[in-house]
Amino acid sequence: MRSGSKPSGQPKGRTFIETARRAQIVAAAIDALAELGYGQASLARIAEIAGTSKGVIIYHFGSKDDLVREVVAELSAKGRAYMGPRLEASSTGAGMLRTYIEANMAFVRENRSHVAAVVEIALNARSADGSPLYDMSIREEGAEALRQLLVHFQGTGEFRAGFDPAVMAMAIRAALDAVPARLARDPDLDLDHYGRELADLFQIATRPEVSHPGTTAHGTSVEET
Amino acid sequence: MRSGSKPSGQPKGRTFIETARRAQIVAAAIDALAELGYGQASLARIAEIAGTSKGVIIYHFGSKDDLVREVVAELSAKGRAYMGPRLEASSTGAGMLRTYIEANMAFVRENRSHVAAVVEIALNARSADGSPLYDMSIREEGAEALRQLLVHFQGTGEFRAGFDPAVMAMAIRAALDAVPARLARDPDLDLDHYGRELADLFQIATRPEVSHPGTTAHGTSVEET
Amino acid sequence: MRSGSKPSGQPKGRTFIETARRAQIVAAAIDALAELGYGQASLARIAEIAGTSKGVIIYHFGSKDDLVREVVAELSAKGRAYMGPRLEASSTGAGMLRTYIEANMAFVRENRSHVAAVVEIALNARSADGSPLYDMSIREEGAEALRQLLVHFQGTGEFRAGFDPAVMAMAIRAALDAVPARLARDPDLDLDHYGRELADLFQIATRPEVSHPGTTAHGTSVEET
Amino acid sequence: MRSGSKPSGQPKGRTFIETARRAQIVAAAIDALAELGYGQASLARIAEIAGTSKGVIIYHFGSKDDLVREVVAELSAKGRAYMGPRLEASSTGAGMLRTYIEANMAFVRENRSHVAAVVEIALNARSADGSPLYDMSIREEGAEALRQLLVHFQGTGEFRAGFDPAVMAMAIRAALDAVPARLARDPDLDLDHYGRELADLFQIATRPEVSHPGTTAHGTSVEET
DNA sequence: TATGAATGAGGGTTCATTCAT
DNA sequence: TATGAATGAACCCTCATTCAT
Repeated sequence: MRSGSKPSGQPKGRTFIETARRAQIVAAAIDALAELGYGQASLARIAEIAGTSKGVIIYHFGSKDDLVREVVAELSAKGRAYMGPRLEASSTGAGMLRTYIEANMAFVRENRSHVAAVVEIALNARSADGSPLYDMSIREEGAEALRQLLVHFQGTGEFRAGFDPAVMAMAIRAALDAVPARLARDPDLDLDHYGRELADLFQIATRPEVSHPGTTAHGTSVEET
Repeated sequence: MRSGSKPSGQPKGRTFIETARRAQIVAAAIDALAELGYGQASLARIAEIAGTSKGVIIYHFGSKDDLVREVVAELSAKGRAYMGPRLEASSTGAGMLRTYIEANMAFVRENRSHVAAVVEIALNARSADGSPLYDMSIREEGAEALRQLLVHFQGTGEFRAGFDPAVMAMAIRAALDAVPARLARDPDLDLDHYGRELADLFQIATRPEVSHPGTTAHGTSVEET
Repeated sequence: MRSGSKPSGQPKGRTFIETARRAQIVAAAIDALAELGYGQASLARIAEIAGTSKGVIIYHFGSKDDLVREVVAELSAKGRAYMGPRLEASSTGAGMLRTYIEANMAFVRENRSHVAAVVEIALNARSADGSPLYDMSIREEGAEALRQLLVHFQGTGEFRAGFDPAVMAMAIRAALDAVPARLARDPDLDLDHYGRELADLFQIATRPEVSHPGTTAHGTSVEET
Repeated sequence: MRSGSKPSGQPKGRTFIETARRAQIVAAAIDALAELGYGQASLARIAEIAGTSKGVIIYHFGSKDDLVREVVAELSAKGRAYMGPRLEASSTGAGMLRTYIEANMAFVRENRSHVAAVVEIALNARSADGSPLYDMSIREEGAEALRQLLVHFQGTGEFRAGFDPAVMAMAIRAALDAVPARLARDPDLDLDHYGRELADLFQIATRPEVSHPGTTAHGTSVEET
C-alpha cells in the first residue's frame, strides 16, 4: 500500500490531508493509551475516538505497531527539542542536573497525555514472543545520555567521584519516570514542587564531599544487614 | 466450585495434591508473567508452561483474576516476612534506610521472577474500563509505609528536615521498582552493588546538613531555568 | 456403575441412606430449576445448593438427564395421587371440570417450586439434536386425558356437543400451564380466585346451549375478518 | 464498531449489503431458535445455518443478545402491523374478540418459524443471574392490551360483567401462545379450525348472560372441592 | 459411597488484519 | 483515499462427564 510518492512540502512526501489524518489518528491513539492503558487501547477504540474506522488507521500506518512507533517517535522528537536548548544553556554540573530534572517535570506537565501514553507503550509493548519492543530503545537511551553527563562532571570534579554514574542515572530516571503514573492517580500533583524537591535531592547526592576523612556514607553502615 | 471443607494441615483446608497443583500453576504463571509480560501471559500459555490445560487452572482458581491475585498475595506475604524482621533490627535512621534498600535488593535477587511478575501485574492489570487494579494497593502502600519512616526520623533529627518525605519516599521506591525491569534486560546486573550504591545515595540525600550556612542545595541553583 | 443390588424396604432396592441422598439432590435440583431456569441449572449449581459435589450427583443418577427425569417422574406421581381421588369423587360433568381446574390450581399452590421446575424442564429440555425430550410425554398426556373426559360428557349430553374437545382441552391445559410462569413474576397471585374464575369460564364454555335457535356463537361473526 | 453514518434509503443508515446480511443472519437465527430451541441455538450453529462465521454475526450485531433482540423486535413490529388494522376494523365486542383470536392464528400460520423462535426466546432467555429477559415485556404486554379491550366492552355491556378481565385475558393469551409449540409437534394442525373454535369458546365465555336468575356458573358448583 | 481432580468440547467475545470496492 | 465487510485466531470461561482414590 502507499505506492505513489508525491513531491510536496509535507514531511516524507505526504499530502497535506494525509498529514492531517495521521496527526488526528496519533492524537486519538495517545488519548486511548493514556486513558485506557496499552491493553485496552485496541484499534477499534482508537478508531472510535478518532471518529473513523480501523481500516483507515491500517491504511495510513500499515499496522498497529507502526502507529505505536509513531506515537513514540513524536514524543521523542518533542522531548529532544524541549530539553536540548535548555541543557546546552547550563554551564555548571549542578545547574545542568537541576535543569535536567526540572525541565523534565515541566515537559511532563505540558505533555501529560503524550507522556503517559509513551510510558504505557514502553512498559507494555511486546512482540509476539514476549520480548519488549521499545523498552530499551527509549528508557535506556535516556539513562545512558544522563550517565555520560554525570561522568563528565565527575571528571571535572563538580560531582563527587564516589558514586556509580550508572546507578545514579538510573535512580534519577526512575524518579522521573515514576511521575506520570503518579500523576494519573493524583491529577493535582504539584509538578513544580516535585521537580524542585528531586533536584535538591540529587544535587545533594552528587555534590562533592566536604573533606571530612572517614565519614563516607558507606562506612557508616557496617552494623546493618 | 470447591464447596466442601476439610480439616487438614494444608492452608485453608486444602488437599495435599491441590496445594501442590496450585503451587505448580502459580509458578507457571510467574514464569509466564515475568518472561512474556502481562499481555502475553494467557491462560493457554500458563497452562502450557505448567504442563496442563486451561481447564485445570480454572478448576483450581476459578478465574484468571484469582490466579493473578494469588501471585500478588504470595509475593506480598513473602516480602513482609522478609523485610519485617530486618527492619525491626535497625535502630538508627540511617541504618534503617540502608537496610530497607539493601534488603529490598536482596529480596529481588532471591525472587527475581516473582518480583518481575508482580511488577508486570501492578503496571498492567486493568479492569474492563481501563482503571488500574492493583497499582495503588501495592505500590502506593509500600511508598506510604516508607514515607512514615522518613517522617519519624525527621522528627528525631536523624534525617534532615529539609526534604519532602513524600517525594523522597517516591524517589526511593522508584529506584527500587525500576530494578526488575533492568534485571530482565541485563541478568548479570550486580544487585548487591546496586543496593549499596542506592543506599549510599539516599543516605547522603537524607542525612542532616552539616552547618555551613548558605550552602543549601536549593540556594546554589538560582542561575538556572 | 451401581452394580450390586440390596434387598431392603426402600424402593428399587435402595439403601436408606441412598434414598435420602437422592431426595436431597432432587430437592436441590427443583430449587435450582425453579429459581434459575433450566439453562442456568448446571450440575455445579445444583451440587452447591445440595451441599455436595457434582460427582455425587453423577454417582447417584448416572447423568444429569436421569436426574431431570426423576424430577419429572416424581411430580407426575404426586400429581396423579393428588388428582385421582378428587376426580373420582366427581359425578357430574360440570363438577368434574370444576374439580379438575380448581384442584390443579390447589396442587400448583402446594407444589410451587416443583411445578415451576417441571415447567422449565418441559419447555427447555432438548436432546443434542434439538428435539424436545419431555414436552409431548408430559403436556400432551395431560391434555389427552382431559380430552377424553370432555368427550365422555359430550356423549352424556352434560356438555354441549358444539365444541371440538381437543381444542377445548388444549385451551384448558394452556390456561393452567400458564399459571406457574405468572406466579413466578407475581408471587402474591390469588390462586384460588384464579381457579374459580377459570372454572366459571370453562363451565360456561362447555355447558349445553339453551335452545335459542339461530344464536350459535359462530353465526354472529360473519361480519369480521 | 459501525461508527460512521451514511444517508441512504436503508433503515438506520445502513448499507444495502449490510441490510441484506443482517436479514440473512436474522433468518438463520430464527431457524435455529425454532428448530433447535434457545439452549441449542449457539452462535456457531446460527453461523453454520447462515453460511458464515461467528465473527460475522458479532460484527453485524455486536453481541448475541442484540441479535436476539432484533429477532424479537422484528416479529413485534410485524405483529403490530398485522393486527392493528384488523382490530380497528372491528366495531362490536364479539367481533373484536373473534378478530383478535382468528387474526392471531392467521398470523401464526403465516409466520410459523418466527413465532416459534420468539416463543423460545420469551420462555428461555435469562440474564446471568437467572432472571427472565423478555418474558414480561412481550407476553405481559400482549395480555395487558387484551385486558383493556375486555374491560372496555364490559363497560358497554357487550361482555358480561361477571368475569375477571385479567383472568380472561390470560386464558385467551395462554390458548394462543400454546399453539406454536403444538404446531411444532403436529405441523398439519388446522389453524383456521383452531382459531374458529377458540373464537367460539371465548365468545360464549364472554357474552352477556341471558337473564335466568340463579343460574350463574358459580352457583352450580357447591358440591365440589 | 463419596470425593476431588481432570478433561475436552463448546460457549460468546475481542482483536489485528485483509480485501474488494 | 477511504470504507465496510469479513476473517480466523486467540481470549477467558462453563459445562457434563470420567477417573482414580
